[in-house]
Amino acid sequence: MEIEFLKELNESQLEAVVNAEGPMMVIAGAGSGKTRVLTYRLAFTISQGLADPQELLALTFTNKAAREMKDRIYKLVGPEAKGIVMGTFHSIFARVLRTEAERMGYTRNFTIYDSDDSVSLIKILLKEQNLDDKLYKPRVIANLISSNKTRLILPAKFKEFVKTDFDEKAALIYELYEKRLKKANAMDFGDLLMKPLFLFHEQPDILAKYQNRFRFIMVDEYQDTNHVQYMLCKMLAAAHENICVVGDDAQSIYAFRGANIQNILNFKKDYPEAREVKLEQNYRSTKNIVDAANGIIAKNKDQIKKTVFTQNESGDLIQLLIASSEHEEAQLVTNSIREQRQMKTYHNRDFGILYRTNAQSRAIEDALRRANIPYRIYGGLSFYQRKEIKDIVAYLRLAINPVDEQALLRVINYPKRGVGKTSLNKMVVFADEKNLSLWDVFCNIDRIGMGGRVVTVVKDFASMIERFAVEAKNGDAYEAANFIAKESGMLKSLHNSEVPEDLSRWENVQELLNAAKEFTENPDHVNQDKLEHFLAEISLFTDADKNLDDDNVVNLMTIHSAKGLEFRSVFVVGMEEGIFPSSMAETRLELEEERRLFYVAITRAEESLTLSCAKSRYRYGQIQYNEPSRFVDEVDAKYMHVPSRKPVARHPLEPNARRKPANLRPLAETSRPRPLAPSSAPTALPDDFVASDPEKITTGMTVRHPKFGVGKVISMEMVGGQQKATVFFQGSGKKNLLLKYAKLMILG
DNA sequence: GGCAGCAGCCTTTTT
DNA sequence: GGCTGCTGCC
Repeated sequence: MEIEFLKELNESQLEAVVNAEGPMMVIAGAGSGKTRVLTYRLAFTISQGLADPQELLALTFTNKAAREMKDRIYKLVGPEAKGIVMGTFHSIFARVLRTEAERMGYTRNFTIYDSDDSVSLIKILLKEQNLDDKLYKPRVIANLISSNKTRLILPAKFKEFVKTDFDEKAALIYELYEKRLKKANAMDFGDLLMKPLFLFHEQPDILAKYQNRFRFIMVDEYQDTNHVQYMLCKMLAAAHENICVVGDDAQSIYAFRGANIQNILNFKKDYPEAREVKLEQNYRSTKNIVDAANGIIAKNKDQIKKTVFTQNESGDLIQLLIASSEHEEAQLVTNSIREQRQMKTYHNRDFGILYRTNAQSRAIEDALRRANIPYRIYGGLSFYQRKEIKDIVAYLRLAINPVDEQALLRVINYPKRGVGKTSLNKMVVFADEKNLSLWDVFCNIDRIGMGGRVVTVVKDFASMIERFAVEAKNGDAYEAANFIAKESGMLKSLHNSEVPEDLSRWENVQELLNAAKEFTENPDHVNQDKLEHFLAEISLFTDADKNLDDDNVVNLMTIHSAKGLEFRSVFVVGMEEGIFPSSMAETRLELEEERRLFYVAITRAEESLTLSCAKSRYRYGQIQYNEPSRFVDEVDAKYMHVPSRKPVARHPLEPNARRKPANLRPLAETSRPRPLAPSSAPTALPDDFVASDPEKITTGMTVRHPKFGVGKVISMEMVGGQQKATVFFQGSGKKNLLLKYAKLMILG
């Protein structure tokens, strides 16, 4: 059968698409049409009659990636595409767990605890064990538990490896944590992968069922899989060996959270017969960008050999901007955006500004706001991590699974009901002693000898939750959520509040209700439109799943969240030692990951790439002086344009700099001129300034600082392994300076 | 029980 | 510098 859509593929893409059976690894360079291959391959498999759509399993890392792929397959093969089982590892295996819940001692309405729930449960456990949370940091223990789960280590096994006192206590907490989750009919993120794996291992009939169900398996972003994900793929594929993994070792940037780059490097060891296809033609970027990126990644030792090339034109040189401070850097970026918009008719949405850490966005935001350039930040605090959303979601969770302890603790006294720490503590302890859930205690509150007022309040609360449960059973997701938001008193409490932020909190709750409405009305969710279905979906939803392109705005995000995206013009800001590469990266392996991150950053650019750095920036409230990043030097000079140092003037179109005619502005505004932004003129080092050796500086010395002038060292101390000096400057007062960064000249 | 004020935190984070 | 969460006071 001749298939029309195959004509659109190049030779290696075609090879990857038409060899649908047997194991295959596709190494897909940046911009080489990876998603196209994945979607065409799935479409091909269906249209050739090799498999029914529901026998295809496609695993991705974001819901968004799954959704996009599904849309594209729909366009190729039509409604049949809907049958393909496609989703994130976590959502697919959560579904498996709900189906098999009874065989594991859970019920199918179990709650999914997010990382915050895990941490706060650990805090409770530490308190119950009388362990100091300064010594045993809840977050550290949470990470330890989570990494044990990805490595399939249960508490009993973990105990065998205990060496230190810390390990011993951590093992105890891990064990109690597991019991407590179980009692709350809850699973954490780690469980969603670990539990199915143990289930498959212990109950071969269940494994066989899924092996036969999913005869064809495809895995996207394979370089980012961790051990448990790897094992799940391997087990599921064992019967038919129709497994196709797609990835790019050069873009592996999640090793820090357990991704194992060896999974892709060793694929051929697991499947010696595997076909290997390399997609090496880049369709995204200009030749300069592709070549520069190749030059960078070549400096890494661990990688699969490949030659990414392009037939695109050379394009512009990479620009380098050097600023004196992060404010000037932001100003230069803003100026450049305006220039590019005029010269190249780019729109705001064509720009991506990428940084290593979220904290760097602030200076950029300020500059864009002053220049009236609309922008949007991706990542940071996600919608679902906001207090008010967690509060309303806690109520929804209780309606579905009332023994959910974390949800219970969250809202028992919100809105205020007068159930304080003391009475709550009493109930938690009682529950623990009698091995009951907190909800059981609530339901039997008059039998445990609590004060009269609390008894009434808890009784009312419990019967309210029971009404919510009834509503969740009878109504659809929207009806139930709406009912709960009103009846819980949450909406009223936010609405009547004097606190100004509560207005936007109220709006956020409304937004969640809108989401419930959309969910309910979505034709794909017919017969699946209950609150429990909605909740199951949003528990695994994050901001990364939001769509990008709706508005014409400049996009700001970390490099990590930019993976998979592309922009006509990309800025990579903060190209400084200590920022990028991060000062945390010390070993060769860590440095190589930073370099892969840089590779990801520059390969997001289609036509224009600008790198920028600042000589100084504020960090943790202190001024820091950074050298330009080694990665800048690693860009071959022939691809880059380095500026001759010219004074930076405020852009002539800058609103603050240009006086609009008074009659175009409302009177109130003319009468109250906005203060000019602080000058961003560079503070050049004085000619006679020579920084002294930091080791020679001692208390009592008179020193000179390029910016703050002459001052006296009042004290010295070690902070985090770094020499810190407190200096009193005549002009600027007391400053704390890290000697490693602050350039000081000894005067006497 | 509630709030103010302060100490300690601070890389990235698809789930 | 900015946020979170805890302590201690009323």
